[in-house]
Order: sequence, then structure tokens, then C-alpha cells
Amino acid sequence: MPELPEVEAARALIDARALGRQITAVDDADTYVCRPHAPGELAAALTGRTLTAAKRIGKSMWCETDGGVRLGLHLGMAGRILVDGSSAGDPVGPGEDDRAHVDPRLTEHPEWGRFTLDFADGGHLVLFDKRRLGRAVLDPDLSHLGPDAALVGKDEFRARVGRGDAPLKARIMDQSVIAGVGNLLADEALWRARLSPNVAAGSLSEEELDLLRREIRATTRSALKKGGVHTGRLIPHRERGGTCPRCGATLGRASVGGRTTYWCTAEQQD
DNA sequence: ACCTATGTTGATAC
DNA sequence: GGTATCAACATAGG
Repeated sequence: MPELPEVEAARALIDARALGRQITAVDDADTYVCRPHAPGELAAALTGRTLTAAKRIGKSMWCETDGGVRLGLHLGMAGRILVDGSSAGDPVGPGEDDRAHVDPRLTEHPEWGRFTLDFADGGHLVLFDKRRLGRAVLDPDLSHLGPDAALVGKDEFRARVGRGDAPLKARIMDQSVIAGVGNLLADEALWRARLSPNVAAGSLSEEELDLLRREIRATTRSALKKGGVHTGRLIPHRERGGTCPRCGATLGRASVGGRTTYWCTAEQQD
């Protein structure tokens, strides 16, 4: 689920629906999701407060509070944010739009609600995460993050991405280089830019780097508008035996940067 | 049953 | 420091 576009949708949901509501109770009992906090630590810091802002860099988001403490939220591999039982950002089905909607899975799987803020008006904010790789922490450390992939400027992109011996795909997925690009967004943007995921990042020309930045931004914006990275053109073809939706050539499949990678063997050559 | 896969990240080792 | 690998989690599918 969550890459930059999904996290931004979750942030926008909190921004629109959860700010200014007094927190009356906090369920922080999941010591894995809330690590390294002990049970009750988030509750002690947040009870009685209100969220005053929702911010994001890359895939990391956090809420400011009127108590000064910040609540860090990360969706991990499969997390979503529900406010009053509704989520945002994920596809809701053919023919439907991407507005917040009632998510039946919370009632079907209450045990996947890993962290909860109860509000005085009876509503709630839930970190809903089947896999428990999401996080809820106080005062998250964001110092290791590079600039947001949707905002990074041309010169900074050239300097940060265009170096090193690691494969290009690994470089753009390194959150300390630029923040927000995950596995699917990387495949989609590299495919749009017709660049091989396997070349050394440091071997790119300035023109290629500028093109890649443009495609990362375009892919991100498109995914934001349409409701998620899965709306990309290449994504439906990412399977064994898949073919390029532009030219019909066979897609290559390999592990690059530790993640399963698909690319067009005709258009994205080393 | 057993093996693989999965939209992330972090610790660890060279 | 840069890079590669593995483990953390819990499910789904062949």
C-alpha cells in the first residue's frame, strides 16, 4: 500500500478530519508498533491534547500537538489511517472515486487496529495494519530523511541521486537520498524515463538525471490524483511473463536493491 | 504442507 | 561510508 502518494492521502485525511479534536484515550498497548515505548507512554503524552497539524516527508508523517510533543506515524508495508472508520487514498473499486469511505475491514478485523486515539466527540483515529510493520512513536527522528521526492529541486536531485556505484533503483529508493520512492513508484518512474534500474547511479548524465526527476514527480502527481501507485501504467504488467504496455517487449524480472524489479528489456537497457 | 510473494525499514557484516 | 543481505511482521496464494 503505502508509498508517498498513499501517505499523503492519509496525511490529508488527518488534516481534514482529525485536527482540533480532544484526545480522551489512547490505545498504545501494541509494544511492537509503538516500540521503543512502554505501554502508557504515548497515552500519558497525548491524553487531553489535540492534534494541531499533520505533516509529511516522504513516507514518514507526524502530527503536531498543542502539548508540544509530536506523534510520528508510519504505515510500514500495509498500514492505513482510519478516521471515524473511514480511510482515504486506497482504491475503493471500479467506478468509485478516491474520497474517504467506510472501510469494512475495521469491523471485520478489529485486531488489526494497532494504535488508536479516541476523541471526546466519540470518534477515533486508528492505525490499521494487518502486518504490524507500521509505527506510532513520540517525537520521531526524521534526521536521516532526504528531501521529499515530490519537492526536490533539480540541482539537489542531480547531486544526491547522480553518484555512487549502487544500482539506480536502489539509489532512488534510499530514503536518505530522496524520501518517498518505494518499489512500485521506482519501477514505474524508471520505466517512464526509459532508464535501466541496474545501471550505477553515478553513471547517469545530467540530462538523464533531469529526466528521471521529472518522471518521478509526474508519476507521483499522477498517483496522488488517481489514488495510489497501483494506478501506474506499468504496474498491472508487473508479473512473470508480463509485457511492456508501450512496446510489447518482454519484461525482465530480477531482484534489484533487494526488491523484486520489473523493467522493459527493449527500452530500459543498461 | 511447504514454498513464495508482498507497497518498508532497520540492524548487521564486509 | 557505501553496499548487500537478512530479519522483523502477518497474511495470501501456488
